[in-house]
Amino acid sequence: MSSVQVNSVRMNDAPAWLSPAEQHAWRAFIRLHQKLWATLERDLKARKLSGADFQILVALTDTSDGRQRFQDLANTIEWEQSRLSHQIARMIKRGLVARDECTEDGRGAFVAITPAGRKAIEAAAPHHVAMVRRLFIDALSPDELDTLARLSNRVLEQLDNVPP
Amino acid sequence: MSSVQVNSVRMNDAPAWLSPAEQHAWRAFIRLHQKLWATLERDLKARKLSGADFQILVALTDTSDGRQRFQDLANTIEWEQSRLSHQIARMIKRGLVARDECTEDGRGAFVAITPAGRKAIEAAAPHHVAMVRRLFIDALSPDELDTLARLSNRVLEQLDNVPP
DNA sequence: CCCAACTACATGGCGTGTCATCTACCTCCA
DNA sequence: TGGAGGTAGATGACACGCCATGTAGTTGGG
Repeated sequence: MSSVQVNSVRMNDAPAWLSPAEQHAWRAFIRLHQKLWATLERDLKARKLSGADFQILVALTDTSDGRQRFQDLANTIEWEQSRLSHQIARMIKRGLVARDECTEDGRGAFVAITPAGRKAIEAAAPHHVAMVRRLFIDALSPDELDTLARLSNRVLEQLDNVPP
Repeated sequence: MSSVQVNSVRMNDAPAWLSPAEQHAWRAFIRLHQKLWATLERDLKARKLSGADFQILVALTDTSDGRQRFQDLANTIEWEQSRLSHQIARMIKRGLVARDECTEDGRGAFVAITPAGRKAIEAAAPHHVAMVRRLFIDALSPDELDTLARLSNRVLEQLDNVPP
């Protein structure tokens, strides 16, 4: 969490913090993501969509009929069910999506993109993609991009193996 | 924001989304950070501190007298002033920090770590550092860590140059 | 057929973050 | 010296995310 040296805390069996090189890498990685993400969020918000909205709308756009069951949608975008439920409730209020009851299963429901939702994502997506290019992709060569992907995936594997 | 292909949206002057390789790198980078951050947050919360608490307490611990002006603290950790104000208000309620009035400037105030705050950070920090090691540092070789830092800093520069 | 266990989604509470706005105080110059 | 304008921080409204819990509807074994 922190990007600052903890001087006053020590352990017995391991270095209390990180070596300068380790700390440098850790800080750079964290700062990069936070600034990048914040910039993209602000940019989207200026077009009246949050990152969360965007993700939902893209996922719905990617289905043939523009709708998906809550569970499936939650799995697609790797969200907790309650997070999705809250988010969809907010988006329904704003008319971006609608809730379709499910006839086969009385408990279930579909989330369906509305025409307004489609209009919103179509208005925001090109600019957003251009931003991702400008801020991230264009800063690195194809080789470097590959390297970054490889390293990221390596750490992701570590995460899957460790997480008690 | 999204990690899903936008099939139905096109631009005239640029690819509508990212090439497979670009998308792969972008997705991996985003997913890594989100999972890593979420894991660390959950781990800290189990010890009754949020990432935000942790960052504040570390920054205060790093000063000689355990206190700092709001502005200075905000600059140190790169937060907006109002975010800091809200956060400190919450931490005061929990007794982790205190507000010291500033005699030289009647508007200003210091945030000061309390004994309880010190106890909390000292209890949490070693475990947290160990987690950062386990989840992130140990997944990569020193060379790879350097590479990651270099690439991160490159993108950060791009961010500083572009942001309008 | 019936009810217990399970599933799908909703909801409330709380901590968090942003933006816009407010208040108190300070500075500096006419 | 007396405002005008700037600065330090607080606050209210709202969106977001997590956890725990609630409520329908469904299913399967007896």
